[in-house]
Amino acid sequence: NFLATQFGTKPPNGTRVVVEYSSPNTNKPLHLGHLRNIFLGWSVAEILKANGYEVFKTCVVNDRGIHICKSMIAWQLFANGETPETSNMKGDHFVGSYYVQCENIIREEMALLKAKTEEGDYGDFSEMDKAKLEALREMMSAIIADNEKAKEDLKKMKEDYNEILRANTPIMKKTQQMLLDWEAGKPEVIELWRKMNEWVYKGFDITYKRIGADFDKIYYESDTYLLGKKFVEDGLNKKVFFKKNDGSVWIDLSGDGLDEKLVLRKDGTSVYITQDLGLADEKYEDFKYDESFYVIADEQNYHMKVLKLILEKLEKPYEKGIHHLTYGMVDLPTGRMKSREGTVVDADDLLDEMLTEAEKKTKEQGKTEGFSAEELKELYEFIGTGGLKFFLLKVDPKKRMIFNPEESIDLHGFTATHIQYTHARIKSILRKEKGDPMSKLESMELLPKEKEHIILLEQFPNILEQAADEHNPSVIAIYVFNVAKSYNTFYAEHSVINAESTEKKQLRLQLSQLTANIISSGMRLLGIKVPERM
RNA sequence: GGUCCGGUAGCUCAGCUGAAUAGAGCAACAGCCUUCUAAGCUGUGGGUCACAGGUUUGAAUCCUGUCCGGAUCACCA
Repeated sequence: NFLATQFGTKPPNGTRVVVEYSSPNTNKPLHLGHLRNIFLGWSVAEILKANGYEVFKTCVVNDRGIHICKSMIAWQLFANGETPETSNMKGDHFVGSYYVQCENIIREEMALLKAKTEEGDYGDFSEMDKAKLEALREMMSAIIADNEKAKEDLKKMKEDYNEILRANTPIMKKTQQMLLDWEAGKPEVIELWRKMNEWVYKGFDITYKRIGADFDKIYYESDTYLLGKKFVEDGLNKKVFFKKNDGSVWIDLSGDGLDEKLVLRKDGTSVYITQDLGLADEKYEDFKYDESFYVIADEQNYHMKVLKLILEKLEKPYEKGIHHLTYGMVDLPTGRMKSREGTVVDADDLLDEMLTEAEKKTKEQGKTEGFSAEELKELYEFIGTGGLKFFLLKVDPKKRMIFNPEESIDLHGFTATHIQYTHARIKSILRKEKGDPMSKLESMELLPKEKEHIILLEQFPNILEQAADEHNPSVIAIYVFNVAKSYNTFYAEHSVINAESTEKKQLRLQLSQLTANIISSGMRLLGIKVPERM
């Protein structure tokens, strides 16, 4: 009887949900970390949809600030009018290369400054920075690093020292000035900023399209970064915020086990948290959501906690619906990815590699006779991109994960390819046996393997619900893999087409059909397509 | 130092709303294609579930402590 059951969705309950994901900076291309974020956010949104929620996907683009100014300055200094077109580069990579160039120069200039300061030459340093550096140097030389505590202190002092040097490099000063000019609306700066961001958006769009990311609304930080200021007034009126003597505005969260937190600088400009407050309000106005998910890495757990606390204290009605969908960072076998050190894995490069590998392995298999060039291209895409998505989605999002390039490219075992292959095999059977696989069957004696598989298939609706409740695509990934495995075991032991009787054949055709349906809908929720043939 | 997260097979991970011999994939080894696609299937070896206490008829799972690893505690975003 259950064979006729429609799988997939609960009736809509009308809950409006916003899922915010991706959130790139415009100074550099997307990388592996973004991919985990994007796949996760997209998938959670689709899972919620499948459970009857009304879902809107949003993205906040961090398009202003010191980071993009770095790209702009380097472009002004070195590009000689070069563009992505003239250099034949993808826009985001093009702009990213200037960011890297700027960072390199900062490093060079820091080394020069360091040498100078060590000889007592403080050039253009402010009196304050000069005093700080001298104090740090004195403390550092006084430390004899023979115990752990001292070593830690020393490390921190070195970092502080470097930060001051960094801020005093000539190119950083230019960058700072450019940010001020941008905020003042200086036309030529704004024009350059627009131009470079456009290049980046074009680049992003190519990548988004490739991986199937889509958004109902994109917010630009340049439009929203001032919105939070009205919160400051509101907070002061409600006595939730307080003003210090220097004019800066704070909130005291010590009652909640946290510290004091700045919400407005003494010069009246807003900080990250202020911007997020404004954006929360804006998003609520736009969507009147019941729930709003922020897909953000776990390094921002503290920030999100503070954000929710402030909204609660300001008695925002939508605060209860805000959830931080936290996920662990992606590490490489060699350690953490750091963009300043150039150890990030570029998203486009990685996708290309996956595709090449898919093509290579498919050719080795030699099963693609009769495929058109178009079909082959699509198949490589399914296997390559799908493999990467599966690799990143199969583990619990909350957990930090290690990205091993060799394992990610593997096509055996707990992988998308294994599941896609199972689907293709089923479809091959169903092409041969048309019939009426969904006709009702008399009850019959079931083999243990048949029974086992049916029980597994019946769990699909519960799995969908569980995945939505936990906001966890890995629940689906694991389940779909188990379904494929269970089918393969069955497949190896019993024939569908040459079944013992016509009834058995009907049953097995139906089971096959259902298995294929569950595999393809499950995989669809992960953003992974399954081929008819492979 | 405070807070939070993690520690399960050689490696990557499930299991963690308590239940019987702790699972999967990879890697290793041994088998299975004249029969629906072998990108598959079957089997073997491999675990003091970080450690120590506690609660319980029963703990990888809950509680406490210790050790190890990571994140965070910015007038950066």
